[in-house]
Amino acid sequence: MLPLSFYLRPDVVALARALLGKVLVTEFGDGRTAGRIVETEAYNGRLDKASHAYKGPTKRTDVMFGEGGVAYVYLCYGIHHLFNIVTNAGGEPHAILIRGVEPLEGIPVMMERTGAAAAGPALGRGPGKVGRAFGFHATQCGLSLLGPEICLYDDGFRVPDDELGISPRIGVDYAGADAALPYRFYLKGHPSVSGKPR
DNA sequence: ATACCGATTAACT
DNA sequence: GTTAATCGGTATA
Repeated sequence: MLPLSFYLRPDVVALARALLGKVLVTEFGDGRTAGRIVETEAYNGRLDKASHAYKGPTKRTDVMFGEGGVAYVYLCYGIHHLFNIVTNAGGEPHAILIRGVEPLEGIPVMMERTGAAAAGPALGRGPGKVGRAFGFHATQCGLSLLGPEICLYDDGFRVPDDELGISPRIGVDYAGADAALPYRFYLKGHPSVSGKPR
């Protein structure tokens, strides 16, 4: 399991890159699910207009201002529960959005949660679907990433340099100049990456 | 107390 | 390509 120290590094953008290829496991009592992270986005706290933490702490974003190594889950468009990893020690409210996960374990559970008719990489393609497939809910905001409900592993998988994709983030056009920052990381050509293939 | 809106998705035309 | 679904957070009064 990735140690707490992994989440306390100061460079949230490098950390978003480092999370690619790691294995995410959730166990919320209705089945264990696991998958490989193939798409992430970094949100750089107070310096980043696209971050929910840009204007300072609120009841919703408080968890980002505490110590890293916990989950930030919030409801988007009234429908989707998006899962983020909070990083850095208290102070800078950094977070990394998990946008794409390749299903590895508990695929029948994911199908039941999402209502999908078929198994496949689409189960974890897009942040809203990751939230559903892995059973995330806004009430889980603040849970530790060191277990038992949520944990992350390094199983030895490495992303080859020529399969690393970098781009601006998706859906943050309102953020002005910050919308153009190259803070999105993904595995080139992987079927569980959202958006059009590049 | 009330109005507006989003780190999305799926189902349309 | 366009749009409905759906609701808590945030801003404004």
